[in-house]
Amino acid sequence: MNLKQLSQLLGLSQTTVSRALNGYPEVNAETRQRVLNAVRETGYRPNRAAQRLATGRAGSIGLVMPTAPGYDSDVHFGEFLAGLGDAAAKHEFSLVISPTHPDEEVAACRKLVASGNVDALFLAYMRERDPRIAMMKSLSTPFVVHGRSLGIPADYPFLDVDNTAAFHDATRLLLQLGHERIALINGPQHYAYAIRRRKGAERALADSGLALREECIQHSPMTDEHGFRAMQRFLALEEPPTAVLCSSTVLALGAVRAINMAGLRLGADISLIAHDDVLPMLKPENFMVPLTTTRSSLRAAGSRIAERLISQILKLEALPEQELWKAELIVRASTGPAPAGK
Amino acid sequence: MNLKQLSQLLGLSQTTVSRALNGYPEVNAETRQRVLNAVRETGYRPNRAAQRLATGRAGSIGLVMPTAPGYDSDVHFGEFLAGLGDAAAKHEFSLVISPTHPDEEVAACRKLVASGNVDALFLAYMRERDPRIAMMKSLSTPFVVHGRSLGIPADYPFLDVDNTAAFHDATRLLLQLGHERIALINGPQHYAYAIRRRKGAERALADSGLALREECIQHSPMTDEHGFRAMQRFLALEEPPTAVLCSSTVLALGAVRAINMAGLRLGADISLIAHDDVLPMLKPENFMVPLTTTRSSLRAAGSRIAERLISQILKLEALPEQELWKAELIVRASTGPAPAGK
DNA sequence: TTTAATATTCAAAGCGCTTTGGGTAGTGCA
DNA sequence: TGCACTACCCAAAGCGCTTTGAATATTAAA
Repeated sequence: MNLKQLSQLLGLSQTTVSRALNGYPEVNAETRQRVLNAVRETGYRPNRAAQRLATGRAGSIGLVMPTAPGYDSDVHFGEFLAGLGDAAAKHEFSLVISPTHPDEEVAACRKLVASGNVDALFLAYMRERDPRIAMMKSLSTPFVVHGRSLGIPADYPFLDVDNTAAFHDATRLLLQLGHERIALINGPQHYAYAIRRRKGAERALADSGLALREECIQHSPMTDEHGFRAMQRFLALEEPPTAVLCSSTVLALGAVRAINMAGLRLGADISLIAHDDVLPMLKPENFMVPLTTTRSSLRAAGSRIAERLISQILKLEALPEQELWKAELIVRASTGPAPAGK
Repeated sequence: MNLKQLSQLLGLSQTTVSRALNGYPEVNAETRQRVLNAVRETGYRPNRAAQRLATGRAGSIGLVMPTAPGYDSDVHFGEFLAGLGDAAAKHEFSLVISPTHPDEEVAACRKLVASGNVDALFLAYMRERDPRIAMMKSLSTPFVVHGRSLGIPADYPFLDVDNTAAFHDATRLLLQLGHERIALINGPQHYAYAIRRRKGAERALADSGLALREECIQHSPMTDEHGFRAMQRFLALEEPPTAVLCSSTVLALGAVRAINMAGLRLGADISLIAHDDVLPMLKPENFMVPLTTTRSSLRAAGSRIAERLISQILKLEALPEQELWKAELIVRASTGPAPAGK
């Protein structure tokens, strides 16, 4: 069933039917009702491809999903997606995901835009001097970056969490508790958020005349296993840290395990602060020793970005171009005074 | 830059250029090369909406993502998506995700198909007598179900893990070890896989003249927290179980925590077997006490389903309509003989 | 009763691509 | 030389929708 058939059925022109369906004012109320009824009865659905071709709009927002066989999927991706999805669903947008090898993201973005399949693009997993930004600016498709790049001017639309501040504050708390040997279990080194978190910690330490020792830093994908290994490595050091920062509760999971296994008491012998993306699967308050965290909901961020993108596509109210969210520092039991004599 | 402009630039007809690009044989090799060069120089990309309209093909496979504000996202979804993505990327397909309220999946599927946005549909989160199956069978769009429904004939394309057998085998192992009081921490009650897993366990118990006690069953979303709570509840019973089955390593995570907290030794005082979806984030072999599991990769399943869908769309080789994968039972340290005197 | 608005409706022109149904040369063979 | 092929290329017809520019019917104002 297509427009033509439907309009013939009704004895109306395609124009009128189309207008009736799309809410244009110049249609008699009674006629519109007739059309609507016919739609219900016939189950007619406009063909989106044709709609797109005619309007130039796709009704969907695109994102590139870095993936490849052997490349670990990222838990955080799903959570973020849920946020995008919530907002998209509200406006009847769909998400077009282009699964792509992590090394070919730039090309994949360009392709996705050129395909005409999407009205806007969402960019994530930002790196230092990320080439995707210049590329997107040269096109006219709206986009919002989740996070911020580094080393290039921040003159593009983004939504980021103030990672530097979050880790600065967390580190300062540890310092105030008397910790001096602090370690960091971070995400992969090439991501901007990881760099910023590290900087935040380093700055807080520097403010107290201390430094983040090279051997007390771990950069790796955010899985339980990497958290565990990193913590084990730290604990084996000649001068092991008395406190550790984790870039994710998933990393913290492994770290806590290593701590337990070493017979140390979390919050007493060693303190831990994790960044909490609010993964429903893993809540910091439910750890055996509840975790002190810097919290910022990934899902909320996804949702907000989708809102911004859609409001731009549909030319609704103007939303801020750039947003920097503060993470909340929530103190629970995993942090305590530095053990004496260390 | 569109086909028309490109063909004018080359002094060729749109037909020829189109054919050159799509690999049709009736084009002079030299001409084709000229076209290809021009494409490279101009950066021309065919408009997908137009392609779709003309071919009737969308170049993408669709899925409905159940989501709503306040509705927890599911870790397993992301992992599955990665699998779909791997295969999709290989054939230059994209994924169209329609985020939908969990109660409106049927309507969302119908809409997604009718939109012409997708060439095939992937169905998951199967329930008992799932209405989506009849609906999809009435349409002519290819689809593959991940899992199987229950209570209706299995006469549709699916890929499922033999959940009944997996939990049957796991339970039998526990019985062989002398356990008689066995508990089950399962996924939400309305999902077919959860029902099958329960049945598997019940059957194995019945074979030994035992039963799964009602108070030893927990149905809930698969998060750490639910695993923890369930285990705590079990341990508080008058006659607590000596072994527990978990439907996910995420649930096991919480369960193990409760076990530790109760001062019990996993694999000695209490045994645990979890179903392992091979989430990179959380590996059973890395638990403090490595977990005995029934293993079946979610990602591999996703990938395989995408392959099947695509081969059907593109009319490549015929792949099996129905597949039932066996889960491997992998014994690690979390299972041991039932404690004496219990 | 006219005339000017206003309210409805329509025919037709695209949107950019694929594909059908011819054409036109050039080649080999009788 | 004539004929059947083959190789290559083209014009034009859609795909199903939106939107422009007009036409027609209705109503209000003069």
